[in-house]
Amino acid sequence: MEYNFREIEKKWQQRWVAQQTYRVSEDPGRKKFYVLNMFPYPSGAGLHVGHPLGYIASDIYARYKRLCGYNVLNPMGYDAYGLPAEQFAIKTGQHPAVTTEANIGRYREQLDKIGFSFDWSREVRTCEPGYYHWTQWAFQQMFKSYYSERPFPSSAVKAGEQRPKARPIEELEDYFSNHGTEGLDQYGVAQSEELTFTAAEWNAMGWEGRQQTLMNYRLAYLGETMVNWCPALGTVLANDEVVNGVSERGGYPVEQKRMSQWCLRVSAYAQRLLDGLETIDWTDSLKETQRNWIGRSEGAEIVFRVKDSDKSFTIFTTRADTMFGVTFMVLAPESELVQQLTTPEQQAAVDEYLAYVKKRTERDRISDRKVTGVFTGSYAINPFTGEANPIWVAEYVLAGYGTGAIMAVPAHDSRDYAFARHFGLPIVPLVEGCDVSEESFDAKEGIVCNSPREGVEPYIDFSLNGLTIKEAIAATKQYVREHNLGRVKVNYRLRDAIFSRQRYWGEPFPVYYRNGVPCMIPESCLPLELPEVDKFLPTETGEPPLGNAKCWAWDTKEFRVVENTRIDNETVFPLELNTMPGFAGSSAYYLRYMDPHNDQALVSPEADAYWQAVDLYVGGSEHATGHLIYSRFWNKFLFDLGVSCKEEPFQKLINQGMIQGWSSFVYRVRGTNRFVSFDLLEERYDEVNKRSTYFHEGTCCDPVYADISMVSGNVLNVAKIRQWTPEFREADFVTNASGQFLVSQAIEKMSKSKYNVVNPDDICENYGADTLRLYEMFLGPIEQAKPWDVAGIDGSHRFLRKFWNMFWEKDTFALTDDAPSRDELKSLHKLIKKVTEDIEAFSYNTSIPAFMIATNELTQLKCRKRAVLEPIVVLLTPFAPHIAEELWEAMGHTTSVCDAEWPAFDASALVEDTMKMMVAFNGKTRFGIDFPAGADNATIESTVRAHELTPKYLDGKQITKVIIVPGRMVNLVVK
RNA sequence: GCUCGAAUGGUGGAAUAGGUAGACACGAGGGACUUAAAAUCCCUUGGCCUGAAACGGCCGUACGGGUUCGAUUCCCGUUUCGAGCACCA
Repeated sequence: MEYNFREIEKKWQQRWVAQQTYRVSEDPGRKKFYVLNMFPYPSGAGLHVGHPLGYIASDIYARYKRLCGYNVLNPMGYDAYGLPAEQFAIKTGQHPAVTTEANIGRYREQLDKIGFSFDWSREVRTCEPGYYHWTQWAFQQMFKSYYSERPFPSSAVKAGEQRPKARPIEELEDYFSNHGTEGLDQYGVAQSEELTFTAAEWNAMGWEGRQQTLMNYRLAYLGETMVNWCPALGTVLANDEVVNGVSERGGYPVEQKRMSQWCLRVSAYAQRLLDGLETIDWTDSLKETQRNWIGRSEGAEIVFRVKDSDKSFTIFTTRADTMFGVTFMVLAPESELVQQLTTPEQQAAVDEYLAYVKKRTERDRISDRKVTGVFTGSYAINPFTGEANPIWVAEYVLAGYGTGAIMAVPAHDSRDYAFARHFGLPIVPLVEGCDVSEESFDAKEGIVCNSPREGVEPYIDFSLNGLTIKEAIAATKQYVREHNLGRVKVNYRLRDAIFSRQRYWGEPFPVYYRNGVPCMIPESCLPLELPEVDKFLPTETGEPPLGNAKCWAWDTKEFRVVENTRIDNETVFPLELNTMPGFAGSSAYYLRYMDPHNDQALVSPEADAYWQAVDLYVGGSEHATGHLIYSRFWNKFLFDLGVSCKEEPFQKLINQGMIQGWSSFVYRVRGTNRFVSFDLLEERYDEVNKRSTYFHEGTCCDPVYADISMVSGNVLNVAKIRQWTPEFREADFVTNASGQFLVSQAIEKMSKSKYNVVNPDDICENYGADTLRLYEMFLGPIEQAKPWDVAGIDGSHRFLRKFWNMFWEKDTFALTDDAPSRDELKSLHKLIKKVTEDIEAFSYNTSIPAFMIATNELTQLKCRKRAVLEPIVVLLTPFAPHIAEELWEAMGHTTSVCDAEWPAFDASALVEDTMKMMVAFNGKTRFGIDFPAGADNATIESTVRAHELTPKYLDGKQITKVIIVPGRMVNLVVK
């Protein structure tokens, strides 16, 4: 009987749908397991072979867990809001909803062909009102919350609420009306900046003033901040969306701009985000990436008085030990202190410098690290030396980190060193024996000296000389604390997330403005639906695209969106025109899958209590500093609210490596429409750009992508490429001596724009989904990036055919009920052990060889025994579900193999009658001796000693020691 | 620059509480069946040496050391590649 995968796969895919094989529901009587893939953005290019890699890996695990008796949740959905659909809409006028819908349809069709065990009844789409209702809701809850280390004594506090967490903003309002900001610092309230006001001042502020003040504390707040503004995209971007000074999508320049934007106070959760990493099972590299991104650094804030002035300012340093080496101070150009401290004589120079800095983009700063700066004319008094240090302004100091001001210690900081050298400022070394004539000594090791300097009258009674750096840091911090010169402070690199985007295709904010003050639309009126617009571009007045919507104002009397025509009517207020960023919709989708159709809550307490958190999360590591941070933050917030019962949403995370594509290039002689075979080109190495360039008869040739389907091996199909685009139709192709046109190839990320996309549909068509599944897993470890190469796919397909043939005698399905032999049982249980261990460890690439070996062994034994083959079909089910179902049915089962039971491993099947142990002499010569199975050490030792060992091995020497490695090796130490 | 990870045949990759390195697959070579091709099956395949034969010898897991009876595995140093962060004070 032929293995007809096309028929088999079609049949079972239809049957799974008809019988709802993969539908799950909460069942408190059964133990649960939650498997999740990062849901895809449905792009126009469709699915490529890289997408299913993670889906297959998690599907194998989900099916395995189900066979082990777990109630497995394995959902799928779409991250449907996104920039590409919007840009396509701008170009073509096609509504993003229409293209997104079409793309989703295509994705679904492709996914269905691969045979996943998704419960599609739980599908979510981030762009549907029923879904973004809860994205908006969560945002409102953040708006209504502040964060503190501990609650105010007056707050009604439940048990377990003493910990750092988000709390209702009313508690803070209550505190302000009684105490103002006095004593606020002892509660560790997260804030944008430190404000000071009395209760009387608070009460006198009026509603607008109080609302403005509260923005300083809310977890979702409207803030004037420096943002990454991308003029080409017409929107702001979050830090993780900017790579090397250009936008992640499109690669457009990004500049710094001060704008009023919605922000999420992610920084409040920095410590918990860091601590949480210890409790979850992620790879070290991913945890490390997140630690870097959070960037915790312990240091001190120290106050410097300004000379001849009553002003003072605070700096942050991690090197408190270097107080005696400070020779100048530096302010960030954006710092408010700059204007205050600039003297009239220096005003012109400072203004000129600030104008220069403003002109420079983020990219300029990164690409040329010129040393620039200007003196303000003021001096600051060092509290440890009494010296007056000049205060400079320089762009190498960042406004957003620490206090935006530093003390410069050129001897022990390379940036300060470069600055001091450039402007001729003094350099004072503080470590015994260090040489700072050529470069700074940045290492935190050595013995402190010059603190204070010899022969200089000490300003205070304090010395660090003779201490190690570590001791000196601690001693200085203690002195600072005791003498009220500042405070010990922990800083984080992690910034608040900018949450506004000037786009159309995203979640609208459930916010309206009353006298310029943002107010929340009542929860009962959510979701606030995305309005229709006739243009997806910003309005003529520069407002975001939602400004084009005709009906877009909020009627507080009727609680509905009304036509935005009569703002002067006091019951009608304008709505927020920004939309939320991409990460908004993906931040809590795993919770929504638990209870996707609930219109009363994000997730019901019952569903959440049952599914808890994602047990296994599979996705790419490119989300390490984006989605995986935001999602953890979002979940911690919902945990504080009591909505999510687990603090960490993803218990175990596997990063699937990217599958890369082979890109092909043809070379065009510059300025012509003439293409030359790659082997006829002359290679020259370009030292400046560090890459090869190619020349033909002295003219430079430029690489042009050729679609992978037009190339076999490295030979181009010229006839085919002529039909591809007009530019090739008329082109002149210069072939080599054997008449072939060769291309050059490179391994790159698989992408539509690189024309190297391999589509899984073709593989399914030619080899079947089961072969695709096996082959993708066989390619190598899941975590590793690897180029797609179909060369080995025949091997996987051949295995499935051999497997199929084990069950057939010509055209009859021939299974016997005979008792299995010892050898057959051994093959079976070896396989059970290996496959079970491999799946648990996610090393599927090694269990496929195990299947091949077992199949070969059993084929050689001509085994057609039900007792052996039936369990093997179950073992294969996670990997190749279609063929497993077909064989399972042929065996006479009426239920799906998905409801079978994972075979139990019987160790006794692997026990040998004898065990062979190697004998080593001083680790050199070896031979094997057979012992009875289970022999004890004494028996082994006496058997070895009794063995004929002379003269070949002992040669008159004595055995001084016998080392027995159980089951493996007997070591004889001989002298 | 800092942090983390990796390096094994022609290729993808197996093998770690330290115990016969190269499983399995691809590719390559040879053979069987066939008029032929496809398909299928069998043999060989890290390098070198000895030999009629191999259940013979030597060298081999990036490089140099170390620990050990024994190291792909553990430790130290070097090189190369990859990833993350990068004026974060």
